[in-house]
Amino acid sequence: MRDEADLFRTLADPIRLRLAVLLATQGETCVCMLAQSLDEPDFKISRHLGIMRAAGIVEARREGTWMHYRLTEPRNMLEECLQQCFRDCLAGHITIKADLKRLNRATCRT
Amino acid sequence: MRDEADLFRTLADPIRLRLAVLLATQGETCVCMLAQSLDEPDFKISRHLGIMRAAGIVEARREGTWMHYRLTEPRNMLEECLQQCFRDCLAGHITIKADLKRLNRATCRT
DNA sequence: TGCATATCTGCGCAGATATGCAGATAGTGA
DNA sequence: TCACTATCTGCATATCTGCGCAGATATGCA
Repeated sequence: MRDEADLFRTLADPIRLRLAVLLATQGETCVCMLAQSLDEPDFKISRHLGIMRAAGIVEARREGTWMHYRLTEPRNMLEECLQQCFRDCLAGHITIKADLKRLNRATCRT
Repeated sequence: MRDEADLFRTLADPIRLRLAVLLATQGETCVCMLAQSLDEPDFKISRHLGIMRAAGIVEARREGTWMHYRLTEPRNMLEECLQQCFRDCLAGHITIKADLKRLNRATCRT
């Protein structure tokens, strides 16, 4: 039950929860877009993504200097249930709506 | 999103998660039965139940010297989804099975 | 009133966690 | 090689968390 509690702990932070919901609804996204979306400094986003990655709920793909993050495939029923939760219960949250609005305006300076 | 993260934080502890799943599957149960079920000292169980109560996910009913705890009615889709998660994804967990076995043997010294 | 039982709480400690800053690292292109 | 950008990390600090212990509180009963 330690693992299951750790999974909840990984989601027990507003930044990480917002990141999880954004990735669940938008799919793969790069760090600088996520940072603009949440209106937080990118080192902060990067660190939280690192925590989520260590917990195995996101994975990363490098493309040049950019790192693209996405949710991993659920490894069990609990993870599957929680990902569905992100989409069904949290995607409509006012904070997420604002995040998505900023995300749509965001640009990767290429 | 702070509230939602706090809800996850309340569940981010093995003791509290086990209590939540037990209450979801067994319904209202008193502190001393829960303490025997989890094989933990009752002041510890009591404190964790207090945290869950403050978070609004359980409520209590006094009957003599006994306090009976139960899950509250879900207040939103997220809580409803998580309670379903307890029943569908976590009730069969090996730790919970052992907890239930102890619970069935447990007795309130009346 | 006095005692027993069930439950809760204040306290201090040890360890975990989030944050900002500054600097490190990795990849791109001239 | 050098400058530039995106991303990550080490460090110091402040805050939070869970724990056990001892003692408090609440209720029932003689």
